[in-house]
Amino acid sequence: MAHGGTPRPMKGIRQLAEHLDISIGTVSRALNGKPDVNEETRKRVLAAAEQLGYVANQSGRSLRQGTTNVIGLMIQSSKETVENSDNFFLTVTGGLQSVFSRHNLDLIMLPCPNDEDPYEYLKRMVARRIADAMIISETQRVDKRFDLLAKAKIPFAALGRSLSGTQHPWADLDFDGVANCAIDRLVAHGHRRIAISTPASDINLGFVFAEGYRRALERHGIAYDPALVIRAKSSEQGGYQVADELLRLEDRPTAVILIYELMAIGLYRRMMEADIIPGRDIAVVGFREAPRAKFLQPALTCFRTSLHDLGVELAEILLSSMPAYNHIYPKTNRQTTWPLELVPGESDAFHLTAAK
Amino acid sequence: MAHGGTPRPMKGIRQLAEHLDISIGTVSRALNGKPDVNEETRKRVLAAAEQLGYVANQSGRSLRQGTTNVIGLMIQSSKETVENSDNFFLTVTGGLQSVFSRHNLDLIMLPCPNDEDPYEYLKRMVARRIADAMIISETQRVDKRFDLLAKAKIPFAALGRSLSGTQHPWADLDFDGVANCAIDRLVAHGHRRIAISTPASDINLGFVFAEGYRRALERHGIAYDPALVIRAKSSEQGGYQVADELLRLEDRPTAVILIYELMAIGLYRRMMEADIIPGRDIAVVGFREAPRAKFLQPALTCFRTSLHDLGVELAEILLSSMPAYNHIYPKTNRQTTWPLELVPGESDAFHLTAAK
DNA sequence: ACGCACTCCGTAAACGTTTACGATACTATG
DNA sequence: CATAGTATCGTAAACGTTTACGGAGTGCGT
Repeated sequence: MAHGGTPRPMKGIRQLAEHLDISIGTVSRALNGKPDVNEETRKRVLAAAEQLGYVANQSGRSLRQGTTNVIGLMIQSSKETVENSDNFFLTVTGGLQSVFSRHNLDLIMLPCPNDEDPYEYLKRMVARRIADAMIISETQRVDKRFDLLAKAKIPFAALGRSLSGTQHPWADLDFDGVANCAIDRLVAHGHRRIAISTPASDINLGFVFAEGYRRALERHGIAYDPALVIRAKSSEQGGYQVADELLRLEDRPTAVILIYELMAIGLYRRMMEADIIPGRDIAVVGFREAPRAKFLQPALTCFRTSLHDLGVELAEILLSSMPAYNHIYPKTNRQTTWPLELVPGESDAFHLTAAK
Repeated sequence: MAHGGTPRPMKGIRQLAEHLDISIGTVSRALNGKPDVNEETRKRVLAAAEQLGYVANQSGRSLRQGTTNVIGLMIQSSKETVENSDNFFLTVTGGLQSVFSRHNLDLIMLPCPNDEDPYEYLKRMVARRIADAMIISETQRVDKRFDLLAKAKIPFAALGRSLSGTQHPWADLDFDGVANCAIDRLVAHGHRRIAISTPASDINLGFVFAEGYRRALERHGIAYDPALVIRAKSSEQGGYQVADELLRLEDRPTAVILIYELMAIGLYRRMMEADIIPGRDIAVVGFREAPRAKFLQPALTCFRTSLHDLGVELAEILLSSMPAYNHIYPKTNRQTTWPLELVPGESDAFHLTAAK
């Protein structure tokens, strides 16, 4: 006899079962949508669970069925990332969740501490079986994490492409496309000496961008000059530094492509200091459109994309590589480059007439 | 006899035990630093665990001892947050982790999906017992989450103070101090009509800031004018809107204090459009120093603080309210306002001579 | 009346760990 | 030598679920 007590916090499935005068097995089956349970009792169970606020204990569940219903997103909160990502991760996360939530999967973010090796951190998380699948980001040129996850047989996908030989799912921004588009545009405006920036750290996207740049130049029959590839931190300060190095060159480039939107701020400042005006004396093309670079005068030419949709794509790619969800997202191609769209500004809107 | 096989992934403590010819109880005790185990065998166990890469399964462990060794940080990735937080959370997270890691606690971030009610989301996470303790942020004026966590007897702390009657641990920026300092400074420069911005959403910090503003005015014997408290979104666009509204006022203020650094960008732009120059025609004081507002000309007067250290403080406050760690961090005061330091710029560096 | 298929539900065994308890061997003490 | 105490370890019972298995009841055809 239920005494209609106030809805106190549930202790476990056992209590819920005896509240209903049903065996715990039936309760479990009812909650999990198993077929062999009367539709009538299922309703009763669901109602009681709702009323008493019962939710299955995650530890018990995952211990039994070996699955956590959790997807982990590992992020490195290195100083550089924190200062420059411009909420990159939070935006992508929104897209990821919109897919995962459809399957009752919860996304958790796993921030690797600054003072811990990302590999060791991931190893710990994997061994603890804290998540069913992983998304990793900021992949390095040689990244042991791929092997780690593969050996542990944990499905994973990377935010950012792989350059090592290992074949695995990823989604990444189309650096190639950006480099091509930017260079096409600059060349059409008469530029021949075009510099680019590339990150100081050993991160994949730097190589990809530089490679796209090299090939685009080749396509236009322009010689590749290593002096024009400038390594700098991906920050406002880095942009300042890039400008500084450009000004030091004896044979100055007439255009520069930045790999981080933020850099434009510092670059503008340094250029202004030297009385060189972007869009008049030098052409500047930024990478990703960002709210914080919108104020720049003259307006920065850059590229726009939906990071939310990139997240959606990445989530689907990941699920398609998980046996339990493969039939829902039967992707054949699990490696995607995500397009960006040119947003023309004024920072490169001038034609080169004579040399120099 | 161990055959010196390759270190394959461990199946469980059982395998590790029979590898060592020891009972699983002893292995567990050895790994967990229990006293009643021979120092010699402990070394053997630790060595074998290291070599075979054994890490205790989290589900089994938490099921048994009812603890997860995980601290959850709930964040709402609402559009507004994403665009404006300027990596606020990632920075605070660094501070949090530096404390937690000392106690083998892992921090995970729980991003509440946009389309889910934060209360329901937290309820789910709590019921699943995914973490031992919680940190919540963006607390509302009336926030049911406090009661939820209290009833569930889950230790928690808030990033951002509480305004409801409930007594609970929090750490927050010193909005009062900022309002006081800003107004003192402005009044010293001769200003009497001073406007402030406050968030459009029902978030606590808005009320705190407005209240500090009101009291500071009172202290200087300046009448409070509700028309000078302008609600706007905490973004660049919001700043533009604030400027717009200020310009519309018949009796224009001579100074304005912004609650988000980003707003300064939009405000500057709108002011410039109206040929009103910050630092000459109107005094502008920003709130938190931010890399992305550094470029502003004239330089924005604002306030600096270490979000990392705020995270450290918050972590210690949380731990002090957890029975297991209380003896390590015996805090008496679990509600802290975190100081900010004035960074004088040019945006308010003029003295008012005559009225208007 | 009998067997069979089907629906629904209870029972109990897992999942991997920690830990209370008791057992054993050894040492010190009387 | 008997006894108590100590150090070390093995045993088994939990923790809260899910799920394979089997049993009870029902309906139906022969």
